[in-house]
Amino acid sequence: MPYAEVSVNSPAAGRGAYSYELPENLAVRPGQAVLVPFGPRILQGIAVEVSDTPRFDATRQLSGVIDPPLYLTAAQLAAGRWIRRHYLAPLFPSLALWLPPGFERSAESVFTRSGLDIGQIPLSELERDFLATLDTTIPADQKTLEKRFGKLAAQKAVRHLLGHGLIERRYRLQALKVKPLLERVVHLKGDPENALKNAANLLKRSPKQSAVLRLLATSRGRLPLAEIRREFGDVAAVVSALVAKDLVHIANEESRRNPSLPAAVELPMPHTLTPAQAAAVSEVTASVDRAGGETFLLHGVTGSGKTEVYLHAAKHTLKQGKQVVVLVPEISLTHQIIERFTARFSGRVAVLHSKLSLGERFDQWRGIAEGDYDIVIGPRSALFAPFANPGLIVIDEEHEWAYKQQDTPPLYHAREAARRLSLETGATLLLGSATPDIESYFKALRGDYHLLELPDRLTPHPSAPLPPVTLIDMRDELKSGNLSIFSRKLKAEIEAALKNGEQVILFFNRRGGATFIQCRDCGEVLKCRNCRLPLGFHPVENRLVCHHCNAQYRVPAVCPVCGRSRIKFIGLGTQKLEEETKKEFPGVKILRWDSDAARDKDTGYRIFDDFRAGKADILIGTQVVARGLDLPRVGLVGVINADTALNLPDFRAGERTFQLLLQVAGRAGRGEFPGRVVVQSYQPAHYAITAAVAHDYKGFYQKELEYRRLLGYPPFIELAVLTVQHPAEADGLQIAHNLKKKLELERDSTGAKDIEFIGPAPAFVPRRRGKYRWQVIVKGRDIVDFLDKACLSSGVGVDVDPLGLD
DNA sequence: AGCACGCCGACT
DNA sequence: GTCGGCGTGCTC
Repeated sequence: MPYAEVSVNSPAAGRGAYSYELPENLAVRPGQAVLVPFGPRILQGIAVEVSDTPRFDATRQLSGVIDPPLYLTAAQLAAGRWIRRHYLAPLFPSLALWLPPGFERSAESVFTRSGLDIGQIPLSELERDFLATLDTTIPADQKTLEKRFGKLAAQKAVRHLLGHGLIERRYRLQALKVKPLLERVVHLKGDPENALKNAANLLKRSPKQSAVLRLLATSRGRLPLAEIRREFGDVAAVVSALVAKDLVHIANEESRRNPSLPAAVELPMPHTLTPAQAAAVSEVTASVDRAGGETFLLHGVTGSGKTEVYLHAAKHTLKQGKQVVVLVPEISLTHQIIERFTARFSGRVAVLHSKLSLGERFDQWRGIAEGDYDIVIGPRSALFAPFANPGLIVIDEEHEWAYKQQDTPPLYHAREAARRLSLETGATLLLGSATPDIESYFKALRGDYHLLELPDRLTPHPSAPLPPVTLIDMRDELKSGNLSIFSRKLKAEIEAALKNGEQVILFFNRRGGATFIQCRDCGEVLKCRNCRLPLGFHPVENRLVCHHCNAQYRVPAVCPVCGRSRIKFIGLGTQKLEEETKKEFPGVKILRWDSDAARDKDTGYRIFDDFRAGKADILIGTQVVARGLDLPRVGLVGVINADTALNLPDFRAGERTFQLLLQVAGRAGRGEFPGRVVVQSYQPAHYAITAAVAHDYKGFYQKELEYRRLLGYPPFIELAVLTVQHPAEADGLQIAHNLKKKLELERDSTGAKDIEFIGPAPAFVPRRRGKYRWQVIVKGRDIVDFLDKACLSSGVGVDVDPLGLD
């Protein structure tokens, strides 16, 4: 008798699958969406395997298959199982990445009144009321009852009444969240010539009916009612008259909700490729033809025309009858790249991201599954578009942190998930960046990836070099009495640029906020003596804490390096910067774009479009302005605070700073004006800053790799962060200690001696939703294997390959 | 996530 | 003595 191993949609199902017996005559394929009993409920599941022997002896019977039928492909199943294992995540959410939007439905409780008489059972007034609202046959759902009686009161009443057998509980799946959109479509009866004849006859007495008939005749006999209404206003009576005359009929048909895509723009440059671009394209297209799941790292300086390589590679892939996935780091950047893709591949581009309504996402997904589109563009979740035969996966700005899923398991990195998917499907993976992730470049040099280089910048003046960068030592400014946010050089440059009619970007590095402490005289940032990572400030206890090892320090009155007392908590916001800028440059139009504004996609577009249209002279922004924006009128870029990100308690701080500086510098001089960049810093000697100023990626890479090697960080070692949460601070710490001890014992008994545990220390966000959070860092080789076998208790959060150690 | 089972303080 | 609080354990 056949059995299915099923991944069940329940938080309780955990990391494994459950065995179910297949009912007779029911065929189930691996990857198929099914329904299974789980405890008292019937839940959704995915059959991951079908075999003749169950993994568990006491099996229940599978309830049925989900209708309409839905299948994950073998490649999706395999990649999903890889995600489960590598990120130590529950199985169902790892597979559910590929399910259509709105598919997942949990079970809800419904209640009916039993036949039992109240008799002598003591009931409160509320409970009698509650009982009176229940029917003996029509079930009432818990949500509605909770809304009516209050959540706690309803739950209490349910317990009590159930206990006395006065009510019965059953479970059912939640209502469908999204359905295909139906629209009313008017169809002509008979052929168009006949309709035109009828229209002529009706012209005198019923001109409106005549017009509608004529419109239908010229629209291949079929038009949605909404479109007729758009043309003629309210035509309900007219159409029903035509129905009465049996000239037309109305049918409900499935339609699609179409998200409004940005209009296609003309490409600013001719489609001819530079030799470097052409070489990259030919290597990638050859790999698409081989379909061997190869990975390319396209290292191209900002403005070197990486997108053009993507477009040519995509064109080739489509010609082979395969599909293309293009990932961008965040939604605000989909806009610009969609413009360019729709210009080349009109009507074939789908977009998938969370800012679309559920209905729109559902219809885009269906359109992709049914083959209406063959390119999808979106943030990391777009990787899971239901393409039957993907040939190319592009990840633009592959170094961006947004590709790592935070908060909800599986905590996957889209780059690594894409790598897996490409190996399973044979699709070529193309990673593009001006500042590749250290680990990606390391893999490329090692030969895991093919390295492609675009060393030259494309601008209207082809020989234009990368913008020259001036580095300002802000300690000198302080010494000479300039306490302003702007150095004298930056102020002068801004004035000159404005006078010249150029636009200016002022980049402000927000990350870090007021969480570190710096001496205003020598620039020293206070660090942990053990870990050399910057200390965080805990205002409640007025102490400095290392988030890495939990060492605590008093706040010093004088700088430990220079002995002077101008120690400051660094904190400056974009609003403050905007005020200061207004003060320094009165009458100049300023726009501010920070992550608050970027959260709302429309505001982001508007600020960007307004600035591109020249409605302001200065754009002040955080990380978002550093991203791949094309702003041809920008000559000058000023970096207000280059080093704040260096002071985060994070081993990737240097990489992050370097990437940001190069990216933001790349915004200068993309069009009519030669670019210049002014970088202000308190730590101008740091290699991340000196390398960025020299546009020297390889120099930075070598220094950073050396640092990682010395301190034992990726790519030389694997990392994971375990998080324990508890309402009581001390209890949480105790649990984390016990966890560490248990893992150390396990390590010693299994001989996995290359693994060490650091902490517990408070998490970077030490308290969330009323719970204290403690972290244990796991460092070493084959840690996934080790942690997989260690079977951590379900309350422990695991983040494999964390972005940073905060 | 729920829900069951199971052991200790405010009430009849 | 009981009702009911929420601390562990289970779901093929």
